Amino acid sequence: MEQRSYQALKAIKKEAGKSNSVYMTTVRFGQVLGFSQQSASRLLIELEEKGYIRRKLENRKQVIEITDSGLEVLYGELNELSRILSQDMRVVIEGEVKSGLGEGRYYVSRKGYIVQFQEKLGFIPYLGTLNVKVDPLYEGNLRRMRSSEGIRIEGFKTEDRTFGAVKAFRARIGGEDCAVILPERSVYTDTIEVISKEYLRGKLGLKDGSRVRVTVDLS
Amino acid sequence: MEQRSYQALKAIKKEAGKSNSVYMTTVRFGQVLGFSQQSASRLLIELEEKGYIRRKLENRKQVIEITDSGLEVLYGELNELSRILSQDMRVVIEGEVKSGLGEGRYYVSRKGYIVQFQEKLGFIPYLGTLNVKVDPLYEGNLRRMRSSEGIRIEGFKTEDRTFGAVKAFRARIGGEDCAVILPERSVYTDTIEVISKEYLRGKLGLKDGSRVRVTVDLS
DNA sequence: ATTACTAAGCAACGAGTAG
DNA sequence: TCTACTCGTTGCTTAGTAA
Repeated sequence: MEQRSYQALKAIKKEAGKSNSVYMTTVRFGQVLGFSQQSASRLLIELEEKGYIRRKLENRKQVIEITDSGLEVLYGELNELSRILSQDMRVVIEGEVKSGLGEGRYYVSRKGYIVQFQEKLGFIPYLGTLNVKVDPLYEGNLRRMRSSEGIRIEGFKTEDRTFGAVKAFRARIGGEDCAVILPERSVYTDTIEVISKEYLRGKLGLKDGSRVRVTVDLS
Repeated sequence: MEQRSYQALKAIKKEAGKSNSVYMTTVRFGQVLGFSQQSASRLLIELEEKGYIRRKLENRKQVIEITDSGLEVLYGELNELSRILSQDMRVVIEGEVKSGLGEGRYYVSRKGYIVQFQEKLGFIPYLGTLNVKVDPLYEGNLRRMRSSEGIRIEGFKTEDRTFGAVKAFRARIGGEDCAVILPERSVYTDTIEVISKEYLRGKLGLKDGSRVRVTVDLS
């Protein structure tokens, strides 16, 4: 990540707190970063062009909002620094089991994915996914996941269509080994898909609305 | 923390891994940072002047070693970023109980400290400290503590001498509330001092060599 | 080979100011 | 007030080169 953006985003997030958006003048932004108003203004324009922030200019005042992709920069840095400093790279995510529309089953049944699951994760998954709607409290940890590389599962083509690359993370749920699957290119939903050798709903006695805790390994 | 040093130290630590020192030419250092050999050289000189690294120039080659104060920059950034991103600011430290030389008892008995413990931590400590020699595995977490602000306990003067400022962290040990005390200015020993309302050795049945786990709150 | 000095080029910064 | 443009200046970066 290039450095200027990281510093600027960090300062904005610091001011914004949990909400991800904050009213801030260019003068104040400059003060926070130790820059002049002019440089602060230029920097904000750059951040906006890069898609890291959005601004609403309301009667000449501005509300700065960090975008998902801006947050990805911050969580990415956190991941990198944590790894360099040998911190624990496990992250807990809690949420509620919910029903998907069967696409999960469709995707994990594709042979192109299955062979890679076997090869890279060491198991052939039960042909279906457990959908977990992540509790808002764990949003940050979900973002850490999305900002991580994970284990790359290559995309492939069939006669009909192409299947995109996804990334997998080794994880544990209710004492069972599993993996969490995300699209390679970040999609900012609050739902994750868990695969496992076992039929998790059966094995763990889960039904829609059950609360689960998934411990994900980012390393 | 100023930015150039942070980036550079991060790159060095990444190369060095757990050992904190690495053989690296200025050309390679430049490549890693996306700079020329010349800039890399200048940067290393700056880092050395600031005391963040040490270099041994052996027959024109150099081994770069990150100093404690260099690591403090990195762990400080980790703390700051973690706080901004609302990460869990608790850190676990394990180690062995060992005997001090009684200085702990002497210090915590000073009235100037005691009134502040009561005021800022909410308890008057048992007049002695539990010394814990931190397991090397938890060195990183100890560094995170030292790089944190903590709860400031002001220094003071008596007729005889001056007592320096220290910082305290709320913590838990064996189900008991406690606090970990560090000198305000970092001293890089592997031993921490735990204070508590209770006589911990008695209450938890500890003796020299007992393994303990302390959960420290950095926030 | 290596590090690091010097000089020149260039990007980033802030003062002034318009809208 | 506010943001953001222009432009002169500062200071960082690199090429060249010494040791």
